[in-house]
Amino acid sequence: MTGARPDWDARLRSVGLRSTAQRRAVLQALFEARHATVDELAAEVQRTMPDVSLSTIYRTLEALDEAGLVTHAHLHHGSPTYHSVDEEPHVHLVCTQCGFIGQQPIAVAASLASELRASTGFVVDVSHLAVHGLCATCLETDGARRAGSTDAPVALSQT
Amino acid sequence: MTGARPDWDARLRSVGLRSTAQRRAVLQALFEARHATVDELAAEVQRTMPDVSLSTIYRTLEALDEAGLVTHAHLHHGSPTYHSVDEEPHVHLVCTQCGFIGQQPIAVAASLASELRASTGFVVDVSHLAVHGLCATCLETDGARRAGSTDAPVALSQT
DNA sequence: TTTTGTGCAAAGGCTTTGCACTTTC
DNA sequence: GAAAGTGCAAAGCCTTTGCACAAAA
Repeated sequence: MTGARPDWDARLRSVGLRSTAQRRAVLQALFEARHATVDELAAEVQRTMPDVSLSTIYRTLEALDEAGLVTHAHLHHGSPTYHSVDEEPHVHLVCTQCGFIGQQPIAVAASLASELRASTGFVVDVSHLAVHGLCATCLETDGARRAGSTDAPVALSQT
Repeated sequence: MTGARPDWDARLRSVGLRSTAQRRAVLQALFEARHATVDELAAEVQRTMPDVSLSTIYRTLEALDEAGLVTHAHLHHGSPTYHSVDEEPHVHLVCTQCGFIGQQPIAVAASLASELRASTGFVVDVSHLAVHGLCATCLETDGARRAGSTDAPVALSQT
């Protein structure tokens, strides 16, 4: 679980932030979790540093985000989900039924991006992209429950 | 501004909801606004019906959403943006810099949807899709400020 | 008349903020 | 030693909930 660990210390300094134990812990926790919400990160960090306050987590993530050391996307209703920039940039898949979160290389959004770029001049921030829908598992369940039709469910569902 | 007005009364009944002045007002306001957040809708509705409470707006939107008379997408941090289902289903473009919200026919996401479907079995809810990035205007401003390079900015920005 | 919806006000949950103290540089 | 960061607790926001009253069917 504790694989290769980037040099957070250097990273922090390189963007002009001070290297503190709390910040390194947040970066490391996020690195391991790949993506996590504020409370998930708080729980993880506090496992080893119980005294880190929630407000520090919030302020840290804000600072790291602004500095470009982490990113976030809005996968759920209330709170943003952060992820390490060390990961391959990716698109998020969010199952609206079971909450499953998947990832896909940004290549899947390449045509979307280029099309939008061409037609409207809009430049997509692909790594921020959250795609909602139904995962294969939920789809299967639904399909089985809903009809006798062999397998393929209807595409482009609408919530 | 008050163009053709769908028969909200009938719509509400058809989904088993009672037709109240408040609900019709919310539907009408959303129909005119095309998309709006809770507070925007509240403001609009209260312009003509000052006594409608915020909690009614919340409960109404929840009921309408569940009934399929409105939809929502998460375009901003905190709150969902609702939109009328009378509109053509569309993808939302959200400029992370100026807040501009644009729309595009869901066709632009067709290849994304089919690709995801094929590779992972995930079925995208296209009308729920929020694409973040930079609009042409902000891009131009940035580009001009940032460099002397002729025009085209780099694609796939990362916040 | 019964059932559903609304208003008001209070309760809740998550996030932000102020301030004194601690740590980094 | 100065500047930046942290902890704690209080303040703020937005959203939900309980309950009595009003409106719809």
